[in-house]
Amino acid sequence: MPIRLKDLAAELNLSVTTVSRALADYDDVSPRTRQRVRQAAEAMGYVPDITAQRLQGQRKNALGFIIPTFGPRFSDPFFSEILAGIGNETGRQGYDLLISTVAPGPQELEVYHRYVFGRRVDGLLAVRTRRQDQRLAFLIENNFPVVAFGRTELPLSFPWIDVDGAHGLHLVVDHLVQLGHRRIAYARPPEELMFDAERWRGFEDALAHYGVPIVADLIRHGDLTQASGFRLGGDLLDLAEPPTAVISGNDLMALGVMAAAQGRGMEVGRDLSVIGFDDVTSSEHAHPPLTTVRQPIYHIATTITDMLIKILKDEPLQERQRLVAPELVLRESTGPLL
Amino acid sequence: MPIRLKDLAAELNLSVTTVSRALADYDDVSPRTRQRVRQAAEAMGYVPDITAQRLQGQRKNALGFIIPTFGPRFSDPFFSEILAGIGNETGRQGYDLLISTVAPGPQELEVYHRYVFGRRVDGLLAVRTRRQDQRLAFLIENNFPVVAFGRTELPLSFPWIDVDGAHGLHLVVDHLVQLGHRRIAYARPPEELMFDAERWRGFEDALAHYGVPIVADLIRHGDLTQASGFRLGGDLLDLAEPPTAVISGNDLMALGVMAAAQGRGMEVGRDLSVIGFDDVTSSEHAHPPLTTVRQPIYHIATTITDMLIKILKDEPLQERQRLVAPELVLRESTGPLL
DNA sequence: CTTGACATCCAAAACGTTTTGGATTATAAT
DNA sequence: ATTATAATCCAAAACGTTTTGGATGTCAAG
Repeated sequence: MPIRLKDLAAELNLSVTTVSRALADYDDVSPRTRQRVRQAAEAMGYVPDITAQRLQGQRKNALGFIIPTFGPRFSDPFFSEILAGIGNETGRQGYDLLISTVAPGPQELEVYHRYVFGRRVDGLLAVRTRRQDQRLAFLIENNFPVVAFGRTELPLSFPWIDVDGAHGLHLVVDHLVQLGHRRIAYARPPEELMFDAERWRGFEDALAHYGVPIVADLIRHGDLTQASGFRLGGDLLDLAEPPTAVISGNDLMALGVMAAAQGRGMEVGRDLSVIGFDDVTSSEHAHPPLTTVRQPIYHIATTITDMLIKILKDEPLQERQRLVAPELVLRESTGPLL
Repeated sequence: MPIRLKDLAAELNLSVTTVSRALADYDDVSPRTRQRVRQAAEAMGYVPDITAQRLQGQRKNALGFIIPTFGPRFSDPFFSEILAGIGNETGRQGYDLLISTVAPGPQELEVYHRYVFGRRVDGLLAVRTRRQDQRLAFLIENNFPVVAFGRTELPLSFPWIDVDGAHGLHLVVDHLVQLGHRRIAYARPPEELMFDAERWRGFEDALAHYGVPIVADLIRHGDLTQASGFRLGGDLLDLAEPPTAVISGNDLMALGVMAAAQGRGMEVGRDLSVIGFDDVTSSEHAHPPLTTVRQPIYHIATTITDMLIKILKDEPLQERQRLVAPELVLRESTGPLL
């Protein structure tokens, strides 16, 4: 049986009130008593019952993160990094982290509903925002604290951090065009995702700037898995007029595209240029090492977590919304057009 | 302001007790009343306050999973699959899932302490068990419900599922020896992990069975990251007498080994055989597709979750401990010795 | 010796549920 | 008309904290 406040109180011949206040460092308890209470609490191994604390106060001291998983097995290093960032930061600041995994769709909103109305957490983190993001609409409509990695097309005001995808695609196209490529394929992210919109804008702009035509056949949507990249890459390479360079929605798809090319006997970086997005940890030690656009995923994850906690504590934010510029990481999967 | 039971009661001219019991389907409330209560609850959007429910009952209806992350950024598809399994199963059964990320070590035990004595969850899931697993020792000593993926060397009795690593390495060695390999390197998992012990036993047995010597120089410990595989692979291949086959502690390391070999101009599957362990989703679409030992990670994750929930509900378990046989998946990263 | 001013302590209420142990009313059996 | 029985309802306690609003005692100033 765990130790309760009243056990401590009985042991020390004090009231529950005084014990509680002693532990909370109120100044209406004498130093001597405070000391005695502290020692007894330590000795008897007292740990407050968090549930009771939560019922009493308004705070749950807990954050929620609902992972949009596509399919039962998901294996996306993007989420691993996000989770590590959120997990470490919540832990560091003494918050609990509540997780759910659910596929996008109507069921997903039910989970948000449960979190919000079941008063399980003080705030939520959202990632992989969508053009029409019903999750954000729901949360904001209900005045529920949220910070997002990503924006949305809906006319909603909320705190976020996002990576400038348009800029990212400018960097990519600059690089490829400089290498001489003009038949550039783009294995796009799913079109419902907001970052697809931004990146597409950058892609169109950049190609227009160089006067390179967009070939409809070279533009496909994938689902951000390696399998999808592999399939799309194969399709593109089997075209009568295949591309000389492939841009991918993320590193995982890029890795799939590389495997497809290599499976056809091509040397990536020479016969085909492949470029990713994210710079997940495995990209550096792939073969060839992947040229990609780095977004500081881990850092963004810790930052949105910290922002959310600041909001919950009514502390001021330095910036409510921030667009960070990604960085092109040149490695060996891209090379000059032969 | 959310709706409370007492708001419903006031609206319906009933007592809080009756409303509560109506919603919980007790048979001492008339069908007519039950109906009225249900409708009102629906109409007014009543959602019970989970914190109050938790304080009242003993149950938290929540499970905990403390992810042992090595380094701030972790990116291990193994954990992604585990998490997907645990997340989906807890969600399916109406449980909450509480996550922490913490590096193995003394801090880690503090987190376990917080979970157990802070009464945040009803039970915990443990993975990547260690030979001397202090986490399990702590939990069992405190009679806290736990189900593990993996065993331990400590003399503790607890429910687990494990993959028969010794058998797995027998499969691997059989395969390689049949292909003619005798200089077999082994990029081992960290030695504190229990599954390293089991697999090593299988490795030694199998080599002895075929009369193949163990070359000390070809045996190294890695940390299960792709970077580690890359480094170890490079070291092994730069040896005066390099191996002709490399067994890896997991797929990620195997991918790193492949990249190291390819970076040295070798063709994996011909000049060097590489074999992994896990069969994570990306292994199939690597180049070459990775020969590996499949463990049903996702399925194991859902099963240990279900076992834990059964234990919490005092339902009988079919098996308290189960050893599952892994399966060799032949792909193209292994080939006959030239 | 009284009066404030402090310092120190505590009883009771509150948070929102569920459970306990009846109370009340209607119905059926004598 | 009683009395048992069943059906339906509810007041109060309980879960373990924190907060509110004093109560008590001590000491210095008047």
